[in-house]
Amino acid sequence: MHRKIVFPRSIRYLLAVAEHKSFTRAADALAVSQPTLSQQIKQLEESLDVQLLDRSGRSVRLTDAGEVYLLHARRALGELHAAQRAIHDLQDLSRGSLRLGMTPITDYLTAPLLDAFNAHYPGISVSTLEMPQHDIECGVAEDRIDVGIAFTNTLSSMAASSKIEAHVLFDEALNLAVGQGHGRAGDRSPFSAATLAEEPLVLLSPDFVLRRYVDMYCRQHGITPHIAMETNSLSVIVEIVRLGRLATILPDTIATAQHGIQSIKLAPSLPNHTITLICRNGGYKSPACVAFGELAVDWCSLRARQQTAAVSTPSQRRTPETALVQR
Amino acid sequence: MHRKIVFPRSIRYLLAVAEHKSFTRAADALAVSQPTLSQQIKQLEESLDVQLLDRSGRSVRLTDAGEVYLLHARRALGELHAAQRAIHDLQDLSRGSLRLGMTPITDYLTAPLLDAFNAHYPGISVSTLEMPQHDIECGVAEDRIDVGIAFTNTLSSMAASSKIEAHVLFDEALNLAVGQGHGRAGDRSPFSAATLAEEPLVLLSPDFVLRRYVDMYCRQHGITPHIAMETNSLSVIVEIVRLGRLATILPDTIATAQHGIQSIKLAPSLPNHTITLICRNGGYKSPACVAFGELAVDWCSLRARQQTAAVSTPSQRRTPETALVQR
DNA sequence: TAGCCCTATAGGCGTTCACTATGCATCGAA
DNA sequence: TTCGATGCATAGTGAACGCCTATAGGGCTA
Repeated sequence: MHRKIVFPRSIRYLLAVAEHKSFTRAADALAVSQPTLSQQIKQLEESLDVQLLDRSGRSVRLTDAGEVYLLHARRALGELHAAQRAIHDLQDLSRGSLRLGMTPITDYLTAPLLDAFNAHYPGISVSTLEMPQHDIECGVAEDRIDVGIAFTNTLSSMAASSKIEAHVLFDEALNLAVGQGHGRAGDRSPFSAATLAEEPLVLLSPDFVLRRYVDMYCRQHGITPHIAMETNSLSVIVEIVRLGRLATILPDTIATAQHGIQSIKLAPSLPNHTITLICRNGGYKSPACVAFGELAVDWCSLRARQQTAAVSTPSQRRTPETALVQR
Repeated sequence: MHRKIVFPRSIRYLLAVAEHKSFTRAADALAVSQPTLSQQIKQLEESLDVQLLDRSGRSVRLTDAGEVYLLHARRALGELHAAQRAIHDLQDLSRGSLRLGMTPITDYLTAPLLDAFNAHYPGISVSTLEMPQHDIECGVAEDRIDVGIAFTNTLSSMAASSKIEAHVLFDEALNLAVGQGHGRAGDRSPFSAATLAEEPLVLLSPDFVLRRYVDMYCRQHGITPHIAMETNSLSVIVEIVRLGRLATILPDTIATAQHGIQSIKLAPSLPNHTITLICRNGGYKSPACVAFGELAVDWCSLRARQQTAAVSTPSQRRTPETALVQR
């Protein structure tokens, strides 16, 4: 492999001759023969149709044209050096960018992951875009986004075409979430489907996947939920629930992460849903993208270990999960 | 001769591929085969140890590294283009510089020449340095100055060594100069050497060549000049003479160019002295230097014509003989 | 003027570049 | 799924270029 930067030989030689003010010494420094320099520089002069060096005197010196040419040549060389450094930075993950697509709910779940990523690679600018799952898949396939985080592992038809690949990060229980002032607060026993039907709920709009999960659950168990309120904003739901009058169904992690909200298991439980990482299959992955994938895996395994540890003492909170990953 | 700019093939190829988003089309545009591009770009990628192009999809696209590399590469290429333009400007004499050395008296004589040069080539910055003749010769030989204008054609020993060459621009009569209020003002008849001895004079200091001419003249004719004042400033002499009490000996051109001063011939006359252009022999001459030499010749021949036309008495002038320096 | 230092030129050799032919993967259509 | 079309990668050969040694020529110094 060349350690040398890609740059015209003739100009490099000219630089050396100008520096040493001598063909012979420059040839020594460059570890080439002196005639080689004469030849190369002559060619450069011919291609520019101008005399760059004045060889008449005792020592070689630059002509006016040589002076001005070298000024620019040095800058050009500097640019290519800068290019190499920039690339190196990119490889080092000390710079770069990551375009991340996620469904509207997953951002609550992966905010700690994003935070950890930024803490590790502060030079990489992350831009997150909320979009439906289908857009995520298309965006990844067409390289409009580098990586996506979606709410389900049931990929659309496009996924089959092996253009994208999906990795399950973790899966998540869907529980009833109530505020501390709610009548069910403090219930230890699981919530039955029948009881759920009587409970006034605040739910996401029907176009959200999570809502569709809930609807499917109710249909399967022959109940009609009492929907007191619908919204397309997760934060509205969280605040309403926190006030204590209405309940909702939320991923366990979101519910327990919020102050003043507690999570109550359902029986029978809703099917777990998965948080999935989506990226291109086979194509080029930027270093930042690779790093994000690796960090995500590490973060999830750490998260799993913490969760197992916490379950043994079932009453309380989970520790904040900032998985640290070494490069 | 190459019309193409000197720049690495591999980078040029990369630019083309990035532009056309296709190896095949880029190869067409570059008039090379497609495998050549594959090969060259692969080598570039290997030398940078990074993937620059993502060939996985339908169309070739740049990776992050390729994007950032191309940004710098374009700038580098732009610099080399700028270099070529700058050199072209230099050849065009729309830019450049000229270092001119002259003895303290010749500046009076060549000021119109300098003015004409600047009028023709306003982009060339001229720096004039006053220095003794010896320094001019050394300066030209050692390339500290591009061209010198001296007061005499008797070159020092250094001139013999063929490192410098001298061209006579014109020669100049040395006459008595008096103010209009001077007792001799209006004299038509030549001034004899004997009369000169009685005349109170203001002269240059003995270290000036002009002064040495005068001293030699006096010695040759056995007279002792009445030196009322000595100075090393030509402008002081001019002003003193203008006041009318003292006379001096000046090149005819200087005397007649000054308002309130008239020139009176001497009989026998002082030997004419020559205004000489000095430049390097054999070595590189900058375009600006060559242009100055050519303009000097033109200017002198024009000057000669004007002078011949002005002076009806044909005894006076001789033609300017200046061999022109070939490139 | 003789000798030394430095650059230019000549001719042979090896690497690199570019070409043709072919292989392999992807994409679109039957 | 299969087939043809498209597009990049690979192999192998010929030409061009870069680099070498040897030598010539020119300027500077003793």
